[in-house]
Order: sequence, then structure tokens, then C-alpha cells
Amino acid sequence: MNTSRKREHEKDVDELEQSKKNLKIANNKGIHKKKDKSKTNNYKQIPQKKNDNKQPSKKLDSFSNRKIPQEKPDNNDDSFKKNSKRNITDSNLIEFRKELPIWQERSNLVQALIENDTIIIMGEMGSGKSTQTPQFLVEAGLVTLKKGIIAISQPRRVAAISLASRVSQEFGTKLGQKVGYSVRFDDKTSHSTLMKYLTDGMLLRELLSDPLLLKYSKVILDEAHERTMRTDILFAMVKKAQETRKNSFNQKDKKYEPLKIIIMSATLDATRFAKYFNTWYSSIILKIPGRQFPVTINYASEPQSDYLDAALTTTMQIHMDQPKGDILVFLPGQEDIEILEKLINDYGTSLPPDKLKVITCLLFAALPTEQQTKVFNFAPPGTRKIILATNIAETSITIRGVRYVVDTGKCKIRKFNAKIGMESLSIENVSKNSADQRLGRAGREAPGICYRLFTEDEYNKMERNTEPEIKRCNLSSVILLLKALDIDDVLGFDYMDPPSRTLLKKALEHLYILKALNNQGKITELGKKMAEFPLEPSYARVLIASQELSCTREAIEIVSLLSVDSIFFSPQDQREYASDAKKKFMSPFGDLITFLNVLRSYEAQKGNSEWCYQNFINRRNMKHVIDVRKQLIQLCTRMGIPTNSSCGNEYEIVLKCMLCGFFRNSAILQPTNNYRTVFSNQSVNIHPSSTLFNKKLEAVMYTELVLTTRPYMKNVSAIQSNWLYDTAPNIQQ
DNA sequence: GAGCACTGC
Repeated sequence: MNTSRKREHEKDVDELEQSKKNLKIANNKGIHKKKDKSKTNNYKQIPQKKNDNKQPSKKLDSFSNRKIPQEKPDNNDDSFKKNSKRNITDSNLIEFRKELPIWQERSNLVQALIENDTIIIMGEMGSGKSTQTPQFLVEAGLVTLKKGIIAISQPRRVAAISLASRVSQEFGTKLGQKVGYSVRFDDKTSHSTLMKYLTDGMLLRELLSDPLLLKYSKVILDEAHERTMRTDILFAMVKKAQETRKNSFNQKDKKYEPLKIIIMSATLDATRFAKYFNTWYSSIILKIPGRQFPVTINYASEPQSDYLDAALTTTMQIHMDQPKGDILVFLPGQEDIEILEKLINDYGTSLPPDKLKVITCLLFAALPTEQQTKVFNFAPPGTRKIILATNIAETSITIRGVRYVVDTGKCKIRKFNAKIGMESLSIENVSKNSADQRLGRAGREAPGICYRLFTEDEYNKMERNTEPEIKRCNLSSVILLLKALDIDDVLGFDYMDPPSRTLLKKALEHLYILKALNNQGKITELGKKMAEFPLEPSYARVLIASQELSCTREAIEIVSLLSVDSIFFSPQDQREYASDAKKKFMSPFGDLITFLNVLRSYEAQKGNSEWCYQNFINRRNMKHVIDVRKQLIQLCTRMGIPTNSSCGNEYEIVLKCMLCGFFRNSAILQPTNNYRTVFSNQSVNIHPSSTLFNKKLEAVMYTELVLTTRPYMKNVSAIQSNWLYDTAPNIQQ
């Protein structure tokens, strides 16, 4: 670092300190303040509702609770439109805005962004940061069609849609005009859109055609603390665009409007973000209080060996001892949820007659929409609702009426083992931030109680944050995207948290054998085409191969079907009926062709919901399949791949085509009657959900290898071993 | 004999 640069840097640091003071952001406590202090009882420094000078009217309160985006049960955009009918007057909206904690920071925020390239806003839930910040900037004249509009990225599409809708109401314009959104399959923006809410995946895609994001003068990356693979890449790309635009701006020849970045988060390691974005520019941190009631924490007095048993005991204890209010129980997965449901209902029948009855609600992603929405029904008089949920209730769905949270402190984490190319799903302890987020769910409407089924000591030993996805997932598609964005040195790329070399090398190797990269690691023409598809590289490879094999129709359909994680749904109490229903679609070729049969029948039935119900088919997921197919047909057409070529019933052809993307995923039956993978010689099993479970076939191809109780192949097809030599001739072993 | 949560021009 040369002297002048160093001085500049010091100046920046001073400025950072100064602006913190000016903006009273550090709250006299400093941003390093550990939240762990809130050991016992009252959680954090949550401003208590009682102390609020003016108590927000009940009407506004219930309004806000009804409207918040996370309350939506699923991706059903139609139901949103129905609920978003205006039912309050415009003056109410202004009053509502003024009541939000962020309103006080309005001018500070605008000023901070005028003076700085990057700012960081920490705001708890209910602070209004996601809805107000863009409006403040537009109202201050910082965002115009001429200067460049503002993008607000969200990790979830429901959030993008409902935030846009809410803000367009507040702004007094029709959705899609000044305020719009852009998510997969749905774009409500126009040439006059100033505030554009989009999913982070969508913003990443936009980078492919506009790497400097010249459309925008401001970019907000919301929910940054979630650290998804996509936001992590966005951090780097947005930062890079900012630098490039700033440098070009200084050079006189090109005059790009500078790009201002706002990082937003609920709980976030602000200093880490500041450091990352502070290399050349100053960053400042604003802290906005949220609206949250105090939550009392009860820790387990000793470590629990059986979290399910502990959950049952605690839940029933709350039910017996505590006044009215629903109970939300966090569990790691569907299986535990279904077991606990049964236990609670058994217990419920033996309750004394003077007690409230219990009703259980299940909540996990694979649950069909109709059953998910049941959790939003209020408990009928004389009953108490007990919600058994996965992580989905931590971020995506907010349920009203919850006063008690039972936290097992466990969740399932997906990890990718690069060495053996296998994904695993294991039950692990949650992070402190995750546990705190769960706790907050008890204090949305009134003071609440959280029962942690782990000791305080165990809490203190938890990680602060969940490990960022980029450090533990398969990176193939991210690396292909970076290569397509002309970033050749993916090992030395400016990651906020660099993934391990093993993960990176595995991804590079995978892309090389798919011929997306050449032996110098440069992206090939094929690779560029593959990057255009919103698919994992293997699937993109299959679609491109389908042109030569004349089975594009089937390839697109299979790839679309594989884009959802379950075609079928089998409720715990109807397992046998569900598996009988499945048999109707079964193909000797295996799961992929079985799925294809389902799609054919689904279309013959025109997606009839009664038919879906009777055949245990997940209708929501089938609708998604149809959307994906439509998009893939458009993309293929644009790339000159004819989409009507079909192999008819000659399914061998489309399976050979699949093998072009998945030849690594093949296994051969051994004389000992178990399967071994061809490329890594590991012993593997067919997953019990497969139609080929317990079948002995010469060779099989799978799309996924997961390690749960054993190493399982999922989405399995019957193939012939000699196909492997035909399909993958250039593989050096 | 088993399926954390999200997402994509």
C-alpha cells in the first residue's frame, strides 16, 4: 500500500468512525456488541411496545401483520393478488410509513448514500427497511430513469412480489409502473419502473447480458445475512461493477453513473461486510431498531439426548401450564414432524376435559399448498394450535398467534463432499443467529416465551452464523456462470468467504468433462450455451445433446420434471395408497420415464386437481414443471434447437441423451448384488423412493447421490453398460 | 425402506 493510498484509507476509516457517531448508529454500544448478553429472560434490547410513545393503532398493527410478505404460504401469486386489494385509505398509508422505525432515519439514510458508495443497513424485522429505503431514495431524487433505477434483490420470489405490491400501493401507482418486480416466469416492470424488486437469481442472470448493471444507479442486496450462494456471488459482482464504473467515471472518456450499493440484513456481521466492501471505498453502517416484543428464554437445565422426546414433553407442559397462545415447534425434518404429530395427538386424547383441546398443524416445504395454508387458520375456540415446522417457519412463513416457541436447536444441513461427489443431509445444531431468529417468532404480537431444548452452555458453543452455502455446496453452476462472465481465475476470485480448493477443483473438473471448459480452463462455445440455461450444467448439457439425438421434446420434459423435488406426495397415514397410485405410472425404464408418464397423464387430465389428489400427485409441483418446460422451450427455440423433435416411445434414446450429462452418475451391479459407481467405485444403493428400489439391473444411471442413512442413488434409470462407452468416449480415466 | 430451506434472461 503506498503512502497516499494508505492515507486515503485512514481517512476512510476516520470518516467511517465519524459517520457512525453522527448517525448515532453505534447506539453507544458499538457494533461489536455481543448479543449473547441477553442470556436470561428479556431477549436483546428489543424496544418494548409499551414504551413506544404513541402506541400504533390496533388497526395498523393487524394490517401490517396481515400484509407482510413472509406470511404467504407458497408461491401462488394469484392468492396474493386477491389479498392485495386496497382496503385502507392513502392517508393511512402515509401514517403507516411514518410509524415505521426507519422513518426517523430517513434523511440520515439519504445523506449517507450521497456521501458513500456503499452503506450497510442493519434492521430487525418490522423496521421497514425493505419497503421504505427505495422510496426514500426516489423521493430524494437519487433514483431517476435518467440516472438509473434501483434494484432490490430478495432471496425469495414471494418476498419480491409482495414487497413490490406493497410499495406500489404506498407509492400510489399501479403495480408494474413506477414499482415493479421481476421473478422467474413473471415480470411486472415497464419502461417507467424506478423501483424494481427481483430475486437474487434474476439479478445474477441480468449480469450475463449487462455485467456493469448499467440499468441501475443503486442496488440493494436484501437479506444479506442468509449468505446464499447467489447473494455471495452478487456481493462480488456488484462490487466489481462498482469499481469498474467508478474507474471509468474518473477517466473522462466514459462517464458511467456511479453504482451505489446498499447491503441490508436483519442480523449480520456488519463489520465483516464493511471490511469486504471497504477495500477502496468507505462504507457506513446504519442500525434500525425493529418492532419486537420481549421474549423470555428458558434453557434446558441439562443436555437432552432425545430432542423429539424433549419436544413432546415441553410442548405438553406448555399446554398444561401456560395461558392461551399457539405453540410453534422447530424440528429438523418431515419425519420428526410426522412422528411428533402422532405423539401429540395420542396425548391429546387423554387430556382432562377442562383443558383446551390441541390441534396440530404441519409445516414443511414438501407439503401440498392446501395443507400448508391450514396453519393460517385461527385455532377454534376451546383449542390450542400446535405448529410443527421445519426451517420454513424461520424465514419464509410467519404465523400469527404464536406465543410459545419450542426450539430443538437442530436443522438439516446439505453438504457436498467433493472428494466422493456425494451430497449429504445431516442433522446438525443450528447457529446462534438461527436460534435467535426462531426465538423472535414468539414475540411478533405480544411478549412470548421460547423454550430451548438445549442448555445455555450449548448455546454459547454454537457457531455465530450458519456456514455460507458457497463453502459447502456443489459449485458447478456458479463456476460456469463466473466463466461466462469472463472471470477466468475462479480460484483467486474475490469471494467474501472463499470456498475450498477441493470444491473449486471438483467443479472445474466436472465442467471440463462436460466440455463446458477446455483443457486450459477457458469456457467453450458449448459452455457459453450451457450457461444460458437456468439449469445445473449437467441438465443444460442434456438439452444441447438432445438436438443431435432428436429427442428434445422428451429431454425438455424430463429436465423440467427433475426441477422439482417431488412429483408424488405420500402423507404418512396413506403410504400404501400412495404407493399403489404410483404403480400406475411405473415404467421398467425407471424413475425418469415414470415421471414422463405422470406428465402425460397430468396433461391428459388437464391438471385436474381431484385427479391429482386421488393419484397422490403434487399439483403445485406439476404446475412448476409446466412453467419450466415453457421457459426451456423458449430458450431452446432462441438458440436454434428445434423443440418438437421426439423419440416417441423409444425411451432408450432419451436415456442415452440423459447420459450425455450424467455419464459420471452410473453404477454397475456387482456379483455380490449391490451397485458400485463406475467412476469412483463406491458402493451405492437405490433410494427407497425409486420405482427401481430392490430391482437388480445390469447398470443404472442416477441424477443425484445422497448420503443419509446410507449412500443412495435418486432418480434412477435402467441403462446398458455399453451405452457408457458410446456416450462418454473422451473420458480419460 | 426414506424426502432441510430457497432459487434461475
